[in-house]
This record gives sequence, C-alpha cells and structure tokens, in this order.
Amino acid sequence: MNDQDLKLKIKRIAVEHFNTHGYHGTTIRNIANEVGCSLPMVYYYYKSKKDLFHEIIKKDYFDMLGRESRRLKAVGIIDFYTEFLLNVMNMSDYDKKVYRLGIKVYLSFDGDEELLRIMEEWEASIVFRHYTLILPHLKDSVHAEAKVRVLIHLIENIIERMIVKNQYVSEKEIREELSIIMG
Amino acid sequence: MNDQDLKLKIKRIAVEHFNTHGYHGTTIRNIANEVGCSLPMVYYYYKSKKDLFHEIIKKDYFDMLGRESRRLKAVGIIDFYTEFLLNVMNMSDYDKKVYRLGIKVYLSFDGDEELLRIMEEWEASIVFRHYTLILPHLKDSVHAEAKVRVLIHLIENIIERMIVKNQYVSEKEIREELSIIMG
DNA sequence: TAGTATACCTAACGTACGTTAAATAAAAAG
DNA sequence: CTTTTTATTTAACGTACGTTAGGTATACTA
Repeated sequence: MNDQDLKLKIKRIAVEHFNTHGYHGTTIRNIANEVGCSLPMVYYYYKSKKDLFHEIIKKDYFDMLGRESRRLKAVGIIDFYTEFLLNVMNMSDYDKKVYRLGIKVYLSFDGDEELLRIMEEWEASIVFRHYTLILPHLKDSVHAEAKVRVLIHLIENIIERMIVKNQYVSEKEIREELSIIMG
Repeated sequence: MNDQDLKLKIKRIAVEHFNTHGYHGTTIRNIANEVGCSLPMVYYYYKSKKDLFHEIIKKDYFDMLGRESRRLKAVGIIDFYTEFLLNVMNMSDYDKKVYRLGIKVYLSFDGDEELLRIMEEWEASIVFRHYTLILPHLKDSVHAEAKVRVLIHLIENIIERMIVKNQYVSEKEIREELSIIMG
C-alpha cells in the first residue's frame, strides 16, 4: 500500500473510533485491526495516541472550520446563514466526524486542556465576526444585541443537530427559523 | 462511617470523575482514592463500574429531570420558561454535574445504547409537552410551529450554556432572548 | 458473652492497554 | 548486484485496569 494511503486510512478509522468510544475508549489495537495493519504501523506514522488525536483536531478540524467559513458569499443575511448551514450539512462524512469530535472537545467532553484553549480562542474570534456581520442588518432594532445572541445560539443549535445528532434539517426549516429572529 | 454516607460519597466522587474524564477515563481506583476508602468498598456498594454509572443516570438524572419539571408553576409563557431556566441554573452542584453527565449521554458522547434509548424516549415526551404548552400562546402567529421549534432550541441552548459550559446567564438575558421569539 | 451480620481491608488474578525492540520483507539507489 | 532506505511484522515489556478471594475488625443480636 502507498505510504500516504495507509497513514490516511489510519486517521480516518481513528476519527471514527474517537467519535464512537471517546479518547479513552479508543485503543490503538482496535484501530489497527479495522485498518487491517499491524499495531506498530500506527506508531510508524503517528508518534503516540495523543499525537494522532491532536493531529486530527489541530489540523483537520481547524482546516475544516477555515474551509467552511471561507465559503460564505451571499449578501442577504438570511441567505448568508442559510447557505452557511447548508454547507455544514453537505460536508463530507469525514469532515462531519471531525467536526463532531471538535464539538466534543469544545464542550470539554473529550480531549485535553491544550486543545480546549485553542478552541476557545477560535470561538471568541468567530463570535466577534458574527456580531460584525449581523449587527448592520439590525440597526433599527431595539434588542439588536440580544437578537445577535439568539441568532448565534440558533446557529449553534442547528449545527449541533446536524453534526452531533446527525439530523437532517431542511432549507425551509433553516430559513423559517432564521426569519423568526431576523424578522 | 455510616453505611449510606460512604455509598453516597462514592457516587458523588464518581459523578465528578465521569464528568471530567468520561466513562472510560474514570477508574475505580481513582474514585476510591479520592473518597479515601479502599478499592473493594466501591464493589461493596455497587456491583460494577457500569452499575455505578447506570445508577447515576437512571436514578439521579431522571429524578432530577422530574423534580425540575414538576416545579413549573408560572402562568405567562415567558415567566414560565424564565423560571424554568433559572431553576436549572440554581440547582445544586451535584445535580448540575448529573445533568451534564446526562447531556453527554444524550449526545452519544458517553454511556451506552441502553441509556441513550431511555433518554430519547424522555426527550420525545418532553418536546411534545413543550408544544402543548407553547402553542396556545401563539394562536395568531403565522409561523407558530417554527416558533415553537426555535423556542425549544433556544431553551436547549441556554441549558447547555448553564450546565455544560457552566456559564452564568442572567434573568434579564433569558427574558430578552425568550421575548425575541415570543414577540 | 457467644454468634452472626456488617463494614472494611490487603493482596492478587487475569486481561488489556500504550509503547518499543528487533527482525524481516520490499523497494529504491548506487 | 549490492547497499541503503522504507514499510511492515512478531513478540514482548511494563503498567494499569476491572474485578474478586479471603481475611479482619466492628457492631448488632440472642
């Protein structure tokens, strides 16, 4: 098998196992078994179990977040977020699993302090970006700031339904729910 | 030490460990160490690690949910949910940890299939209950059902912030956010 | 006070984990 | 064709886990 093929396959299976059983519930032996290679091959490509987990979050998770956020192009704010959320739902299965893993770490349900810190930095910058995006569309509103907050929470909730609970959310549903807040 | 004292102390420490390190990351030895008793004492009171975890979720978690939902008394729908959410935030630390553990299981981030199934049954009944509570207050609205959905999602999101991320959410904030949806 | 039940301990069993040493097979380079 | 590098394996090390056997105090009971 090609060098990068096996390395990638190991990571893909690892993502699946970390997702299903958590960091501590995942074993290198189980990963190797499912990949179909011997146990030390995992160590040939990844320094340690922790290293493998960190590479998934630090590289793949943040790559995916960056890729998604770069896609935003629509002008109307409801179109904008509808497109954003539909993009999330149409991500590849692998990206969805990585996203799920990231959410798990973000909620302190898995991973370690180091990863959590990195994520909270990203989160803060993203919340700020949402504010600057949404606020201009709400100039005349009395509860502008609260509306932004509710909108962010709704977006978080929809992403969680899509990624964590793996539910299908229709475009109609998304638009309807966004409209209730944006008026 | 009194019989029930130690049994309770073990469970309390267990909740803390399961919360911080997950099911697989928690060890009976660590629990016993922190409790200050010997390892087999845990087995004296609980059949197994799984049994201990299941007792926490099946008993304490659902007891807590029942207790909270029985408290709802206010008549106005915004008062109603504000009180409900404030109750959640004012729960004891132990109950909050149990709640957090439950959310973890509900999101399939921990626990097993059996517990997940039990939770999904409860969740379905609760969503239905929210519908019957909220809908009468929205008769004239065009997007009544969507509004109920958004409201439920907002409530879920606020609970998650309080319980999972351990954030303080003020009554003003809660009322403001609920009002944006209820008009 | 003798006997029984309760609360608790030390020590260990078997298993499975993360990790590594050491060897081999395959491929590339010279 | 030999040498070196890369890809892969088997086997094992040490550690830590869940769990249990078998014992000892303490407290209740008759």
